[in-house]
Amino acid sequence: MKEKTLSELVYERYSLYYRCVNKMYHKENREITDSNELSRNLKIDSSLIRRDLSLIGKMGKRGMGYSLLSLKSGIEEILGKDKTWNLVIVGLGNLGNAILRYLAHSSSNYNIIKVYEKDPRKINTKVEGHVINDMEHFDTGIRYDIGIIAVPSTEAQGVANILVNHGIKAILNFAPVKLKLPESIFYREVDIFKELDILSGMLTFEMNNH
Amino acid sequence: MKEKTLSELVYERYSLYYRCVNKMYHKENREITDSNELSRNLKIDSSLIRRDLSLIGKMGKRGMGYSLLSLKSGIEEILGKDKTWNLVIVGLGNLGNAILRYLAHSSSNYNIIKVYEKDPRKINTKVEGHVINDMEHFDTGIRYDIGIIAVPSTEAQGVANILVNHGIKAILNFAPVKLKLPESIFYREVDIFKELDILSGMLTFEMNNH
DNA sequence: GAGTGTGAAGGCATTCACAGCC
DNA sequence: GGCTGTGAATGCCTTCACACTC
Repeated sequence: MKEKTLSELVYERYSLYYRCVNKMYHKENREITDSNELSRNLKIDSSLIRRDLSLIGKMGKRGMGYSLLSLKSGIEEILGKDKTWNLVIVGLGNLGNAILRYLAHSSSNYNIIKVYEKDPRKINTKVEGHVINDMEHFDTGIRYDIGIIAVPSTEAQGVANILVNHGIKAILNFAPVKLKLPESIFYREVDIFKELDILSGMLTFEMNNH
Repeated sequence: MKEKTLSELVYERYSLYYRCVNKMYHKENREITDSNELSRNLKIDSSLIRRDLSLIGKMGKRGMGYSLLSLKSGIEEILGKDKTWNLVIVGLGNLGNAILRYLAHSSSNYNIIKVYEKDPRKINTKVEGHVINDMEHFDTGIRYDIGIIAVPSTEAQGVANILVNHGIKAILNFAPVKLKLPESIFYREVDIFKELDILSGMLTFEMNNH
């Protein structure tokens, strides 16, 4: 039963395929697509799309294309979209607040279970129907799947340690620091200043070379 | 004068090096580091670090390591941190608000020049000292370097078109859609649901394989 | 001796190109 | 005829390993 593990790049594309397929199926009420149409929409080479989709199983029909319905359920299965995932958000500054509101307003298979904060002025208030809990009293009785870290950089590692000690399996980190985590934790980070630096680096290069 | 263009991955690492070097130099008042120390801090292979840094020029001294000061100024130059970049933020929902506040509170070489929104209730109010302008009256007289798109998916392409028509050079997109842009525009995207999908995909795989 | 700089090797992701099937 | 599925080829990024310098 040991399948070969897929790279993060592949999962990233599945997420894009899923959105696109859903739109075609639900919003446009269509039945069929093909790798070229997906390629045009997502700007991903069509043979890469075929390769990705073939990893799920023989999804397509030669000469015909792909059934949107079976694509949808195939990708749902591989991304775990047929399950509900428990989220915990730590940190309710600007970014944490935005993330909480953004997630709360979107329907998805991600469920915000608990929200934690350190600032006593915020504790026990409510945001979008979620009580803000005291980080000092971390609730151990709950299975959290994914922890979202939105605290200042200086506190991010401490929060990560607490999450790891309470059995978190994956972390999405918005603080601009590299966290030290056990190998077994799945990890992604979102870093706005890093993104701006990449863009300004490329702009700088272009300016220097006309 | 045509140098070889660097990949986004390299710029991404420069951004990380820069942060790390700055911390050592300013917070820890140190003079010297080496590729092994950087490697331990950033979990990047030391030979990759040496390769990256050698692209800037002969930065290190064999047997000695790197001068933090010259690293700092070398990376500043390549990332354009010796310049100020003009930002325009479009969309002041939850995410746009958070981004604006986050950037406004951090000192950096990124300058928020204008903020735009469509909602008449928000126009002409102020957030963090920035007047919110009407998207219908886009100010043409300003040179914007980087446009930040934080509007709902359905409007993102329209906003992108306006930015492109007004000569934007780079776009950082927070809306979960693939934008169609001219090749010449530098582009990065931040997509929270995509990140969650990647994590839940990996968690799903692990669950299925113990 | 210690740590950089870099050709060469290795590994991984993407694209090519076409046989195979509807 | 049209589009999938996939070996083979390509290209890019990272790591190895060591000559070179301080």
